Amino acid sequence: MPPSKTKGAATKPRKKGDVDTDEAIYNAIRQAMLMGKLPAGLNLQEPTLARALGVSRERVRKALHRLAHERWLDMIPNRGTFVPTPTIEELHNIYEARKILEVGIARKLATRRAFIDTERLNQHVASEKKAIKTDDRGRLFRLSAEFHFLLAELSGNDQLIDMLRGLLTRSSLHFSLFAPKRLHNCAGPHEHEDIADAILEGDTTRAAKLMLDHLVGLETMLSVRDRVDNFTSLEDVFRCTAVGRGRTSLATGKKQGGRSDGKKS
Amino acid sequence: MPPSKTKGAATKPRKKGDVDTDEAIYNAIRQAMLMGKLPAGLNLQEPTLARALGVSRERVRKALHRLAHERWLDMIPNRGTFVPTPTIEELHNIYEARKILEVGIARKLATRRAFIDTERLNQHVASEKKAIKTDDRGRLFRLSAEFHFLLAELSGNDQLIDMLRGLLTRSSLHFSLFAPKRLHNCAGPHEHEDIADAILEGDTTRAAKLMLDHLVGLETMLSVRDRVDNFTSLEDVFRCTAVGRGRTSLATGKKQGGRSDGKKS
DNA sequence: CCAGCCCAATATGTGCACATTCATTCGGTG
DNA sequence: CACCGAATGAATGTGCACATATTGGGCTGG
Repeated sequence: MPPSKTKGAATKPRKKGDVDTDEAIYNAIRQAMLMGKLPAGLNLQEPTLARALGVSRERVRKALHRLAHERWLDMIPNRGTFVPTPTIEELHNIYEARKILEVGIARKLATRRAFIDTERLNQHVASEKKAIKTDDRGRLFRLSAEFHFLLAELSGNDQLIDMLRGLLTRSSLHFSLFAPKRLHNCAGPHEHEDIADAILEGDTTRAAKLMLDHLVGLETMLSVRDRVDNFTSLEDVFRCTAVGRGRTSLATGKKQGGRSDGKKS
Repeated sequence: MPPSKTKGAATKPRKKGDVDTDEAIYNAIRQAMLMGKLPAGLNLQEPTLARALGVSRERVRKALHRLAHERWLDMIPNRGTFVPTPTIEELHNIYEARKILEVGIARKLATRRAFIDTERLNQHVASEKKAIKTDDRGRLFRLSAEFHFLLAELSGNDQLIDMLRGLLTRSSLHFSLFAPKRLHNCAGPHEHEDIADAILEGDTTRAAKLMLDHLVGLETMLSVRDRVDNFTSLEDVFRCTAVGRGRTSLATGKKQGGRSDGKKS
């Protein structure tokens, strides 16, 4: 028999329930993209990623396929998996879809305001106001993104939630790519509060208009692009987000650091 | 060496480009669901499906994972993959999302009617009218479904196209499950034509209203449910849709025919 | 007779090794 | 000197075999 036996030897901290490992790999790559760590056009090679993350190639392969299916990556058969290049046109498409979807959600919530979780909405708005007052940029950034998702959740419609989630994550990618530095306070300070008020008052028309204006403002802000890529190597990117065993890598100095095969546009 | 060599022996009609095989498996299962062949709650076991389709288990596995990710199937880790049970609530959620999305698309098209492919829209409407006149039910059914997708395509927005595609396929599942027999002529005869006319005339308000009424009519029609399942076995379902080699199966009389492991609700 | 436990059979999950395909490079020729 | 073709290398795709978890049935004790 070959030198297999696999776990009989050692290194098996958890013996069951490895489903979270797949999620960890998936999230690691996704977070790296949201952070802007991966330059556009980079070829994500399975063996390299596997070494960087300290997991087997099949796990990486599965995560890559999943990400490609969700349009996060461009996968070409027998060629490789590439980080897509977000275009201004895609940004406008995303925001056009967001306008349709979120204005519709706002209208629905305002119409059926008696059935929504008012407390949760008020609580979120209060959190945002507090974050604005204390000037907590990081928290406000996260809360601002969650506000839009919260409205979808309040609708109670799984279809709407799923669609808007995809749109918002893609939108976040554009956010991190195009306007990473000079985000003043993520659009107007109290636009979210005004939208929430209109919804709670049942003012359908005003809620729709406020939401539309809010999205137009975001779209305009993101139309100016300034991009910086501080990419070095996949090992560096996933150094802190190691998924595999304790040891981060078995051959860090494998000469792969400086040069990375990506088609710089 | 083992009896491998795989293709050296024989049975390898195509030596390259097996990417279509995955699509074939994926479509086979999806079509079986759309046809209403698979009863709700059925456990789709990988080895059984692999034998029924005449392909390897890994291919089936990949297709199953993809379908599960698209919400077509419910996959429970270490348990199996199950055919979901469509609920009336899900139907209402789907149509609520369709109302928001498709009304928005109709408004957009009517607003920017100068930039859309007018010829293509007119051609489709003409095809539908012809199908109605000749009473070609099958063709009309397909054209009716394609009409809604065509409007998304005319918008030229990939985001909208993707979202609506998911919604329409799910909607088709409800269609085949709930109202398979007595579909008169797929809602009003010329509702699609009226919508197209309103769009081409640039009458935004009227296009939106007609689309909304159309969807409400569909939703109402699908709310009455009558379901029949003529399910026998996976081998029978995928007998004609064989994907693998020429021989449909290597052990058809494997006693597995009559009994099928599915939890009849 | 029923309930709880143990065991075997089966299905799923995963690592591994091989086949295949694509890109790059080197050598030859016009 | 430039261009074309074949060989080589690596990366992707896939089948296979093993490890693991769950389910069902049978057995034994109360």
